[in-house]
Amino acid sequence: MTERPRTRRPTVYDVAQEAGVSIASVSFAFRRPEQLSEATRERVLAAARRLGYAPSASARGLARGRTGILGLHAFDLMLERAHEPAARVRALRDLHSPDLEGPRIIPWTETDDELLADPRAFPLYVDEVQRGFALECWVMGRPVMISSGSDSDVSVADTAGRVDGLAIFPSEGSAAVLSRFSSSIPIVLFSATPAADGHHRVRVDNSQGMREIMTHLLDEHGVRSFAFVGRLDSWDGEERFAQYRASLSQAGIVPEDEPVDATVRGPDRMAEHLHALVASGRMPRALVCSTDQNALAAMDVLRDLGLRVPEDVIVTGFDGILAGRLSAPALTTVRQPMEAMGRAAARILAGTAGPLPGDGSPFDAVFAPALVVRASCGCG
Amino acid sequence: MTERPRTRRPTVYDVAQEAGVSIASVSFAFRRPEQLSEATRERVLAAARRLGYAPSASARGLARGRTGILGLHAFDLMLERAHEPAARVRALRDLHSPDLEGPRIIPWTETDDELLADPRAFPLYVDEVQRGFALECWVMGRPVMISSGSDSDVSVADTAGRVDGLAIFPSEGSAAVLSRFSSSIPIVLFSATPAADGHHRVRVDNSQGMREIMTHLLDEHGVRSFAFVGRLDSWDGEERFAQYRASLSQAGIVPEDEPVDATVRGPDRMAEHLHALVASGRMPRALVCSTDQNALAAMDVLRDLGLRVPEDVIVTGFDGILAGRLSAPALTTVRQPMEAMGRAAARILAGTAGPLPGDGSPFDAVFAPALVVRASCGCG
DNA sequence: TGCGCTGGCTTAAGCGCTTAAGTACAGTGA
DNA sequence: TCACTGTACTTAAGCGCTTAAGCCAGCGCA
Repeated sequence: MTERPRTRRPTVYDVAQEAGVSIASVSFAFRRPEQLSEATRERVLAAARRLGYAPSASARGLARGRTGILGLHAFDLMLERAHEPAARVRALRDLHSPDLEGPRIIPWTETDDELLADPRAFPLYVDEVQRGFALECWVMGRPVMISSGSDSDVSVADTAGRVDGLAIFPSEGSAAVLSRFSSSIPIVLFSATPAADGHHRVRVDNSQGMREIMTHLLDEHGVRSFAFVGRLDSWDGEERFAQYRASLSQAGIVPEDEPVDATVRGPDRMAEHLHALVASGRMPRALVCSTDQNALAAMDVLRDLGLRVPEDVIVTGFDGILAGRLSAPALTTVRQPMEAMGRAAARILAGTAGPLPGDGSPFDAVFAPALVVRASCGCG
Repeated sequence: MTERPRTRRPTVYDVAQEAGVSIASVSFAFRRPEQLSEATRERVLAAARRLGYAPSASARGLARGRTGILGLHAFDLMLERAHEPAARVRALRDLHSPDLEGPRIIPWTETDDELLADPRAFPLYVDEVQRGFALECWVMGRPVMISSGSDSDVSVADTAGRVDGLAIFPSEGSAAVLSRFSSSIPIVLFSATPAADGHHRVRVDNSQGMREIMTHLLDEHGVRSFAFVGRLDSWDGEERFAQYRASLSQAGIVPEDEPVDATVRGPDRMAEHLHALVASGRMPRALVCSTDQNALAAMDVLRDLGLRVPEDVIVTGFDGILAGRLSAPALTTVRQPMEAMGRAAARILAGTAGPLPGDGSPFDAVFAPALVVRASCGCG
């Protein structure tokens, strides 16, 4: 805590005394102005201003039973981007106070340089969805709480206890933890296995997206050899891989059973795998990646291998993050309407998303994505 | 509110009854595990899990006197970007519930297209600072509240009542409103007139940044005719303009007294002004803009006027937002270490920013910016 | 046997609001 | 004149936690 002496926060009691009224009148001055005579109201508000009174949201929340806040929780997603590049990890660990003292100017650092050089860390998928969520909440005049943590009971419960509604980027198996809370507050999952767990869902039509990519590669580019890069640790990943295989089968091509493993943390299996493909002379014509981040990483590996994109290998992504526009070559991908999805989640939580589906089941909002053709497939 | 029947949130009382202990033991099970025998603790936690108990943050905050949340408030900054392009305004107004019902797929919209086409709306300066703030809070394990509203007493007080510390992008004159609250919670301003108002400050060295730009234009490019584009409605704008004039004077050039007015909302004075300059044959060799957003807007106007950047007119920005990398030509600018600034603000609020400056005055963290030379000045 | 001590639990008093119910009083109609 | 109404305000009972203080075995020790 800052050492500067802080006076106790003024309360309704202080304001009431200052204005010579009861605490109820103070409350009414803010919440039910029409119940007071103008004179009294003004007297109270003036007293409040004089004292620097800020109503305690905790007390209000307790009394009313609702906090008014909508929450967006990411399961340690920050971690994922903090994990690379290395300098950022250093910066995160290195949290002993930097010199903020005195009039000295804080110098530009190596970390700042990396952020400038590598916009790949921001904004990611989560950030754009989050922006939509915040934007909608702003329109509705509601504050937003952003939190991030593990998917342990405690972490989720803590967040759940702070908000009137919670939108979540689920991790594996978090739906189970969450279902405990969905009876007391509404919960929106951004993508997750379909299940009757009472949660609302906001997701993208993975099949349509992948189908469009595959059709483009098969029909426009006549590609006949493929590999899928990604992880099957999420429902999105599974759906995309499933449609990838379906499209191949339909084209009379026998798809592989396992994707090239693209782990974000830990050992770089993707690089190993791609090296192996080159070594054995079985590098396919196109790498269809499960996400843009995977695709960008794959392009890095290909560059290291001396392979050109798209001349030697075509690469496609999924999501449509900004970094895909900045890469060389720019990434052919499928874009999700991330902002719209974030906004939909906020509306569902606020209860302004229209009537529930007739049968009383939760919302299941599926958004159509759009194919974005750029240079990494050989177009443009 | 969602119509689905919701059961009352379970409380300590419910858990206590379920576990056969007192409510104090329930509290201890979460907050002071070492005070209970392992058997009791487990019994309580199991009961809590069974009931889906999430401790009420309101009650906790009320009892402890602190919410644990750090806040970031932007004075209707969302508005600024929501104001253009036009379709986005439409989308915002048009908030009657879209069809989220049934299994229908929500189609891709024109608005989604615009967001894809124009990354100029995101991420802006605020977003990158916000990201730093959120990142640091995540590291410290603290939730973040993002709010946005007017700078009226009520709006600010409402936000102030929800958090233990508040970082703010100040609007004109908001420091006055804020100073009422700085005696009860710490407040950080991102840039503002220097004043002894008790607020902490996190800002960039505008003079150094502008000096580097001017030196580059004067010495490397031999530019001798200039105009400044921007508004003087913020301390940042004033400092930048002041250094611009100082650099010109030092080079023996007489600077103009008033900048080209670059209003974001309202009538497009900048376009008018630039048109006038062309009409009168007095378009200078370089337009030095107060922000990247101004610079990008200026480049649009120049394009409409049939002028090429940088061949006919050199344009420079300030801030270093991502959109400046994506413009054609890419923007020469000065980059602020936005993420670092956001993180510093969070640390100051959390009290982990080291000891206060010796004399007990608030922090005044001034960050060094970095010149980023790209194509819009004729380099590269 | 009586004593103090300690670990493990409970009791109970707030924290600062909201709001249903109650009071006081001026005005109204019969 | 008095009951009646409506307006303007106050009283007081929570809301669900935290935590200081209290209680009560059960223990070691003289």
